[in-house]
Amino acid sequence: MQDDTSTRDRLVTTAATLFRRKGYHATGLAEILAEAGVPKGSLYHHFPDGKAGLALAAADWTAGFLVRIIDDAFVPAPSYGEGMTHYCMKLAKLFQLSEAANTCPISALLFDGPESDAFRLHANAVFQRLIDAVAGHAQRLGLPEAKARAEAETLLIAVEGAWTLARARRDPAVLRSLPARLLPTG
Amino acid sequence: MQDDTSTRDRLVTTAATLFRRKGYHATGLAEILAEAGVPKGSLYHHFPDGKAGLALAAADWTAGFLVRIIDDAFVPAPSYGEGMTHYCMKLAKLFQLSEAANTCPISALLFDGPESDAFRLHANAVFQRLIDAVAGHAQRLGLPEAKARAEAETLLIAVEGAWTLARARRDPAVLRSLPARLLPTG
Amino acid sequence: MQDDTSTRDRLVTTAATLFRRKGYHATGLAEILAEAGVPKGSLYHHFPDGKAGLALAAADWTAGFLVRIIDDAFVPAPSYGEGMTHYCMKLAKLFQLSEAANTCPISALLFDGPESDAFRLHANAVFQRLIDAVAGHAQRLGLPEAKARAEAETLLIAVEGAWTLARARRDPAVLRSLPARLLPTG
Amino acid sequence: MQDDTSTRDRLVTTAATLFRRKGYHATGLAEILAEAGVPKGSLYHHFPDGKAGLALAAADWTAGFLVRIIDDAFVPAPSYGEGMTHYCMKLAKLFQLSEAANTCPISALLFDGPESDAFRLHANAVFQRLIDAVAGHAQRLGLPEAKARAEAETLLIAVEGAWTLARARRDPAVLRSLPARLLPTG
DNA sequence: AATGAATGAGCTTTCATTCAT
DNA sequence: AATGAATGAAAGCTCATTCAT
Repeated sequence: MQDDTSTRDRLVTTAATLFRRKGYHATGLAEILAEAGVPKGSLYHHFPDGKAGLALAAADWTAGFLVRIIDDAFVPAPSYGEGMTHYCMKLAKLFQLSEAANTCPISALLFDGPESDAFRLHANAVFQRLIDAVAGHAQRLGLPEAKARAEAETLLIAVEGAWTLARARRDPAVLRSLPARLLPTG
Repeated sequence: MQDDTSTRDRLVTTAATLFRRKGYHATGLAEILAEAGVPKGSLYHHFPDGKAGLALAAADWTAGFLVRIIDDAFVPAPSYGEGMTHYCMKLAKLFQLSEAANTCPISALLFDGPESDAFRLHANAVFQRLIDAVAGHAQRLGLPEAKARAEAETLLIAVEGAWTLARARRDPAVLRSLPARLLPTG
Repeated sequence: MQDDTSTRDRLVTTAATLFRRKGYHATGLAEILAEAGVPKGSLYHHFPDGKAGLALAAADWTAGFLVRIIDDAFVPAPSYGEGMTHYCMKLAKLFQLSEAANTCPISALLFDGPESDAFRLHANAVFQRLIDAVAGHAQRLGLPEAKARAEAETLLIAVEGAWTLARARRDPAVLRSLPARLLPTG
Repeated sequence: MQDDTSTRDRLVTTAATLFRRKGYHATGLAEILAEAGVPKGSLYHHFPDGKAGLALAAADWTAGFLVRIIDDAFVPAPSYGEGMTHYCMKLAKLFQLSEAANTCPISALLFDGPESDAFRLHANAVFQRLIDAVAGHAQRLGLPEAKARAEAETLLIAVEGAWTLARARRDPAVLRSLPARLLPTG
């Protein structure tokens, strides 16, 4: 039981890491299996849909991981601006921790995947989950609902773009620069 | 002569289109060759480095294409804000024109590619080229140099992120919404 | 089980035969697979290193085959000279049996192979195995150790060279002529 | 004129070198052309039969080269034994000079080639040319004709075999050891 | 639930050669 | 005589998946 869980979990987290690092197509099933220490034939017991199913699960796992980061950043913050700043700093640290090639965990997982609507819809749902998480905190911290939703969307857009540029530059400074770009100064 | 140019050019533009639509790894050489009407063996004459070399050339071609869009948007504009707005509208149209799966032309080409420094550096150079193009117009339109560079960088970040979200939603509205998000609305 | 063995074994013996007949590079994987009745994808299960790994295994198999011939020739022989004579006659028969192009099984396998040290070292080891086998019999049949080793080495050299000339002439007589050339004819 | 000759010659010597080092199939035409500094389309003007014709020419060139070595070794020698010894020493030096992978120049060229009778017959002719060269010197130095031919053949066999073992060991000592193996000592 | 062998379509690339200029 | 582009067959290999145990 615990072993099963462990096998499935190892598969998901390993897949999430590798997909993020190299993209969906560039990551071979054999590589995931080897790194996770799972024998070849086992994958299809846990993920009957194979690679695609594993990718979807990995995306969900990553989404949960990111929501936790959002919560950790916003819960102790006295204002939306400070929460957002914490969030960007945390992402910069996360970026720095990971190895070289580094994409936004979600878009790497889902956009390089098969050209199926299932993948696109899943990506959309995950993005919305992140937006909703931020919007919730924004509202709690005093922003009116419409403004909260707009700010959360803007933040997601900015983070996605910054992650891309940070990757090209191999420099997390781009992520750290976001608050200055987004917050009205003075 | 013209035929030579034509063969190489057909290869580059076809590759640029397909890479943008499906990503580097998901696009087979056979597919590019077939669509371009170029026989299999000919590719390595024009691109001795094979797929990777073709991708780099396609990225350059796309960069030129985008710089032209930037120029078209900013040249007739009376202010940075209006230039930027034109630019986003043009990108939204471009997004709508392309078929289903749709990435920022540059990041699709370069981030899903081989995990090589050559690719990352190339992506960085292309991004910088786009930033410089926008910054030049910004300065010409009255922004001080530092501000112009900062705004150009912010715009690139925003466009990259918006493209990502637009793709997930299959909705170019995200690109059209950028000016409202970025411009201070007194 | 037996099937597994059978698949791998069929692969090895087929490869050994074809490599010997046409050389490493002139023998295509597709040809080996077709002749062995093994589907394309299966090879890399048994030989993760692909063609090179298969060639090394085929060399080992051939070495065992040759050692057996050496033993069969020397065991019943009353003297080194007669053992050697039997050995050359057996090789001549083997030569005659095989089809047209015909190399020393070992050198064909290993010298036309990749220019890697692994291959050269493997060839060296196989040659030494054959030399040792002959030297063992020589000593058993009364030759002092140093002399036994020298004779075994000379025999290997002679056999390799004779095989080459026999191939050019398409005539096993060269192999049969070896004893007369090597034995002191009072 | 001189340029043509030079082009053809460069092609032949380059091919001879590369074929000897890596074998017929492992040596690409592109590699030969590049190393010789000859443009792609030019080969078929000098060698209408392409790679095969070039290989045959390279074999002839090599044969002449070896005959010259034989003559240099035997002409000043007072006896067959000393001539042969000089010859082996010269070959050992030649072996040492060449780079790593190293086959008997003739067999490398012709046995790894296409499985055609033309190639086999050519190899046979070249071998005979070498045998005849040695036999001529042997007769001149006092051996009766039959004995001279037999000794020359034995020498060719021994040299071919020794070259093979020397290559596996990456050690020219095997070639230097030939006289002691072949000459009746005391 | 777990496994390692099997599978063949597909991959990128290299090959020797031919052709138009 | 000389050239660089064109050519497609074939190369070795990896892929995600299925199957028998």
